This record gives sequence, C-alpha cells and structure tokens, in this order.
Amino acid sequence: MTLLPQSFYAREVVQVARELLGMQIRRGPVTLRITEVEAYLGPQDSACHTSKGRTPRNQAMWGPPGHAYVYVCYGLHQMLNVVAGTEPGSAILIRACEPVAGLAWIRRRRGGLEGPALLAGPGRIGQALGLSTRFSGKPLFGTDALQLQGGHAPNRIAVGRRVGIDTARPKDVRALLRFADADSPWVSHRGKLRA
DNA sequence: TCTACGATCTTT
DNA sequence: AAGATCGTAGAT
Repeated sequence: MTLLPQSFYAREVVQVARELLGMQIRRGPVTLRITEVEAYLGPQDSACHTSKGRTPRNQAMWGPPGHAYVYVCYGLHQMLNVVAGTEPGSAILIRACEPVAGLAWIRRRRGGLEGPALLAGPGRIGQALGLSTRFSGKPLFGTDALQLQGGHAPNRIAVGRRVGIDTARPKDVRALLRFADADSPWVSHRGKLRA
C-alpha cells in the first residue's frame, strides 16, 4: 500500500477528514481501516484544544500537517489525531476503525471484546495500536512506527455532531463535523449519525 | 503545590 | 447512572 504524501494533509481540514475515511493506519503487524473521524477546526473552534492557546500538550497540533497528535483523555485513553488543514492548530480525531491485519495483536492488547466493539471508540483505537503520547509529533508519511496509507473510500458518508462535546459554544457543539463510513458496522454511536 | 476536569469506557 | 483514573492546565 502506498503511503499518503504530506501534501494530502495540507488541505482544508473537513475535506481531509472525509477523505481519511477508508485509508489505513499501520503500526507493525496491525493495520486498521479508518471508518469514523471527527474534524477539529483550530483556534476558532471552541471544542478544539488549540482554542485555549499553545500548551506543552498540544504543541504537535501547531506544527506541520501529516503528523500525529496523541493525548491522554480521562487519565487512561490514548487519543490519536492527525494534524491537517491549511492553517495551524487543526486536526482530525480517529474514532473508529475496522481491522485489516494483525487481529491477534489487537485482541492481545484488548482482550474480551468481539465485533465492532473491538475498535469502536477513540480509546480503543489507541489501545489496539499500542499508542502513547510519545507518538505525538511523529510524521505519518515517513518510515516512523506509525504510518498512514491508501485504502478504499466508502460509498456513502454519514455525518453527525462530535461526541462528548458539550461545554463548547453551542455553534461548535452543533457543528456536523463527525464523519463515518455509512455502510460499515465498525462505527461508534451509530444511532446519532444521519445520511 | 493544589484542584478541577476531560474529544472515554466499563460496570451497575 | 456512576465510577475509574491521571495528565494537563490554571490557580495559589
């Protein structure tokens, strides 16, 4: 599979988010096909981490596109984002995937779950890939441990509000910035999506 | 230092 | 419906 070039990410962030659906994330033996994402638009988006300014945690988001931004949520979940967009400070959260390769490793890291539950939800993606904040700032288009490569785009894209966003400005809470492969069962909170 | 909280997930 | 669990950020 061909690596996505850095230029792929240096475009309008919502466009990149939609086109990220179907692409593949690889780390070692594990390959995942992206089925659900959320776009975070940058400093003007009150739900986006960079709306609070530059901090040690979010510095990767201010850097060039095509790099990972990994942060810890609720003290235990490693959240994978892809820095993208034409202005600094915007990124795309990877919320769900379907397994392509390395199912044994995924199950080893995340025992017990079956079917879509295995990879539905951003915390589970971080776990399946064995991520940590050390990956933050690493390029996704080079020879580093984490790579993004081509795949097959979905036929239909479902949209919805971003999950877990409720203290942001109402306009940003309501924004339809969550995108998913409408035909994939490997998606979280399916009921809140619409065609 | 101290405190409050979070782009979640699991269990009740 | 609530607990787990801890890094981050802002206040002191």
